[in-house]
Amino acid sequence: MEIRTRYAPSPTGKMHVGNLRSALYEFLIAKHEDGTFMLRIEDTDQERFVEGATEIIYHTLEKTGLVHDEGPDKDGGYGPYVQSERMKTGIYMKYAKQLVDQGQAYYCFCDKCRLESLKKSVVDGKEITVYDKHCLSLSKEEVEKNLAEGKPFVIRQNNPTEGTTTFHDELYGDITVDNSELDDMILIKSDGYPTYNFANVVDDHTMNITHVVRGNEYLSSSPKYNRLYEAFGWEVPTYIHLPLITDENHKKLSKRSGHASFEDLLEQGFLPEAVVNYIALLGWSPEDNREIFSLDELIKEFDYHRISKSPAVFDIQKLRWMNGEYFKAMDSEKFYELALPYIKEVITKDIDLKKVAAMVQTRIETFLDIKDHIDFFEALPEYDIAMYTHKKMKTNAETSLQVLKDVLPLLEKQEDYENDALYEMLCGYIKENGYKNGYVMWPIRTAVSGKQMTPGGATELMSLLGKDETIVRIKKGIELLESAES
RNA sequence: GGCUCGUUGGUCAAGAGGUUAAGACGCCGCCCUCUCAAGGCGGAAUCACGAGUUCGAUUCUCGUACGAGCUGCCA
Repeated sequence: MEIRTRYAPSPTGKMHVGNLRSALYEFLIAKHEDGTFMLRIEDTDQERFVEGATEIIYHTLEKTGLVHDEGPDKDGGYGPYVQSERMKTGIYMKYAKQLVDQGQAYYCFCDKCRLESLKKSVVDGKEITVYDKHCLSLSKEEVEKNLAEGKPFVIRQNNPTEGTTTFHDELYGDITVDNSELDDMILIKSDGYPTYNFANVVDDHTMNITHVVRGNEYLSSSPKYNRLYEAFGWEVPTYIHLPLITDENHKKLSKRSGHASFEDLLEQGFLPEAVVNYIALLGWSPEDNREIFSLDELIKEFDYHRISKSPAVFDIQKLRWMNGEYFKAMDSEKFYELALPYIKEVITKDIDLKKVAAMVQTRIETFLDIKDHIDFFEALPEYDIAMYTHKKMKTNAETSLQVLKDVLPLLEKQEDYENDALYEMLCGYIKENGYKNGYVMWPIRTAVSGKQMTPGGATELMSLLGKDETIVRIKKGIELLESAES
């Protein structure tokens, strides 16, 4: 049988990594078996609807490659299914009324006032947590009369109060609850829209969803959904509930945490592929020890039975590492292309940006790291001459001054400023004097960059900076050291 | 509070009765080195607790603790 899954977000804002992971797993479960993946926008809550949220979802899925393969025609492709659109066909009301006719659901005219006071009331020392079926006892005539009068109503599920209900989850196994715990949840709201609880079941069935994959938060309400399937006589789908993703404090990710949404991560300089790869491993692991997976490789390897049950902490540190791995593995041409905007933000000078990109490629974890590595190319920063002192290199202000003075005429004489030529020339000087490499290179690199660390060695930097700028900076270094001496 | 679920190093995790309890991130050290990275090598660090079952429990059962989710005319 073909596997059919769906990603069913509500358009209420940005897409969190938790949402994205649900989409990813739903996609992978279907694609692993060559199945069908769908997108269904659950916009039945008119109040929470956020303008543009559907577009965000759409673009996020596009960027991550989680493309759905069924839906209403749109621009020569498939649009998403949208519940508010489906509602116009009267589908949800039709099915709700069917349940009313079967006695599995009923009209309820209770106002919010009564519901609230009900919640506060205490029976036998226990708080009431489920609706008291007050309107179930209404006669058919009373219901008709209320409806004719245009009284606002909802339709509620009619759950039994005795016995138990069991449902099966592929990961969590059988879960049984007392029916007395089952609230007569609302199926149709007073504004005519279905609730998630109802629309979800109706849509999953009518769209022939075989595997209902969703967050763990639905685990405890799933028995109620099962009763709905049974009331309709529909086949219950395979359930796969996913463990939560939390922040470092083991709390559910919140929009305020800043790095939680996919868009934020892109802004923080992460690559979509790396994010997808990382979150795939948040709650799932392959049989071997592999960690780097393309989407296609994930499709091939993904076995949902290996999804874990316990929540996972979103570790930005490991994401950073993984992102860096993607940079390192990336074709240098492609990296150059992607990094260019970030480089140009810092460097306006006419220097070989391709080489700058190459220097930085193995040294960064996110695009945002680029800036700190290369800012000195643009302008020599103010620096402290204490930087000339390096224990291991056996350098200090005095030795540095001498080296810089020695080396200045050599650099002025030097015509070829290619890296290799510079290195060869300096090695000659080093050898002649019996110095260690670092003894000479450290002061030069310091003078030329004004930084403690740089994305390349002294000669590489000089080669990029060019002769003129190099001379200027070396002279500046000598000047600084001399003025400190006196 | 009630219900449901979960618990292997700081984090992601493998292991499903007998293992020196993998691997990765991070951390620390060493090597390499014209700095920093990268790369190589090594190190510290884990089965929440208590009973049971068993010749033997990280692995099975039950409790406890802790954590999380649900308890909306939100999804």
